[in-house]
Amino acid sequence: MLDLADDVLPYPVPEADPDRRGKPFVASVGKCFQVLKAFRRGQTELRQRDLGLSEICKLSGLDKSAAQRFSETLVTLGYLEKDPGTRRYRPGIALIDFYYTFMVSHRLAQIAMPILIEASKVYDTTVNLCEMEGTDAIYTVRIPQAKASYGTMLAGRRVPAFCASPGTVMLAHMPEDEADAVLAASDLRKITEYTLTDIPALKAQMAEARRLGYHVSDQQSQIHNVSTAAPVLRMDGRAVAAVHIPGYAPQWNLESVHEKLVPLAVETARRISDSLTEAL
Amino acid sequence: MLDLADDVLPYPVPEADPDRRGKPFVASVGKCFQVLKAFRRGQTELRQRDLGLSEICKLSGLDKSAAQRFSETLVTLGYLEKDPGTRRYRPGIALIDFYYTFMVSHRLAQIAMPILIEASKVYDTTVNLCEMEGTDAIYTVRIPQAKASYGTMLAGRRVPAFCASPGTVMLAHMPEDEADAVLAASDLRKITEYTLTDIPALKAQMAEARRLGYHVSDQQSQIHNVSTAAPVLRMDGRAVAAVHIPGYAPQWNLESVHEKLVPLAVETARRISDSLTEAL
DNA sequence: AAGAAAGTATCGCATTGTGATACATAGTTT
DNA sequence: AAACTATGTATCACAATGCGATACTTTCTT
Repeated sequence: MLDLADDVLPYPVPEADPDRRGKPFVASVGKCFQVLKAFRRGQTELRQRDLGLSEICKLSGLDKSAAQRFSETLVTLGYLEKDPGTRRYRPGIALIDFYYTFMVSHRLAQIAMPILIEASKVYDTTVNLCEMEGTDAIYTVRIPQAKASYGTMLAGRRVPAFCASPGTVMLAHMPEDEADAVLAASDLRKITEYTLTDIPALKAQMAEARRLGYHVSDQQSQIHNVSTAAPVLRMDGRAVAAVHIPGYAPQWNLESVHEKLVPLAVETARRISDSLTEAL
Repeated sequence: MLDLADDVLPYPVPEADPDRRGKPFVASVGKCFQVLKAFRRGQTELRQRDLGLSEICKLSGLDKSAAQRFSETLVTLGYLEKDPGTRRYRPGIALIDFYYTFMVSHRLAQIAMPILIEASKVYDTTVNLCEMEGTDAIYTVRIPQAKASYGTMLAGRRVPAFCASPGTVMLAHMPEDEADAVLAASDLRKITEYTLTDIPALKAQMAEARRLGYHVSDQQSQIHNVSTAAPVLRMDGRAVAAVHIPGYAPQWNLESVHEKLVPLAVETARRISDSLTEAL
């Protein structure tokens, strides 16, 4: 079994961030979200949906009493379910509510959605919209295709910005100091053998992406996967998102991606950028 | 301005549910979710994304101090954002994480997704998967089409089970006492002029749905909208979900829906049911 | 400029969450 | 089947922590 007890990130306390020093903070709330986050870690690190109490302890960094209290609280509220037989907890369907709450008021997604759907039909490919959060690119809108894998269809997936094309392209169209800060805060670890991990090389890549207005990543975050991204720009030139079109082998290769998917991604991103400024 | 102060539902406390009486419960956690829920109410009732502190008070039922404490806590944790100019709060992108956490481990969605995508291509229609939660049907998977409205594309939307075809068909394939309990707990209010609201009529409709294996609702939850639903069944015959295909006017009418969308919905639901039992 | 409304900060009190401990149950090994 | 271990549940005295009335500040309205 993996050793999980160690590197549990505590929840962000106001003291950590100079901007938020002195702001009121309810520790219990932070802890309850540690429990919810434990389930995400559970998926990726233990490959299991249902977690027992002691697993929640390890993954959340809470002691047994606290884990119990918060888990039961979340069950009462409907955000966790508890299997009466196994006494294990799992994510509850009510968690979807928050997705809706966020998305229904998200103008960018609203504008982008029909444009992305149309784009997906051109070559019958998956088309995604990504946005930055911290050091990650988060997929917020995904138009799936039947042959793709399930994980590829889900919104909410996070990928480190430095090693995937949507991240590169967003970092490239961002004030340089901010981009540097993201790189500095990133955990620069090789995901595949082709992942770039040194800052100068990454910055060169970003400069290239800025010059071209798109970026094609060749197996940097997923092996045998060539993916394209183009930035969605605000009027001031800052990227607010990226259109991402993955080209899976063997159907797509570097050449065919450049010929077909790159123009599609660039054009789609441009259309979204235009609608965005019009909608202002 | 609307009067919101009154009917704020308090969070579910353990005392309310006999099953959960005596379970540990952290009130602060309940309150923080009241704040998040306030934003969903804000969308529907005030039609605005950003909420000021006093609006959060009214919508959440918390006093000013509490609203401030929890709102600021949620900002620190990243689940709310605060506009420095307007001092108003809005849902934060990190809320998407919980959607991912739930969906990535949701076997039903994983199985259903490719089947739903294929179905959506037959007549180029939206195809949805619904599941029950309390008295609502929640859309968990939606395959969107470009011409549909944005709200129609988002997972997480809730519709009262009694007045929409996915709900009818799920209630119909459920132990009768459970279905009765749902109806009893439902707020039987007319959504459109065609909404059925008396229990005997609803139960007759459910019996009919059980007999046919599908249900077509004619303008009961949305005017000029004829929608079809068919149940996804577990081996024991209980509905775990419903496939829902809306047919929007003027493209679709009662006749064409019966001729084309009904067989598609039934077949799609059957395929999912089959895959579900195989995957066991 | 005055007034109202919304947002922010303060602080003493006691409610509420805390976590060590003990108990119960499930799963495993001898 | 008994003994053991791991895991989950219940208890409870303490005080830390969240509470919310109040006062202050800022912004918007009249």
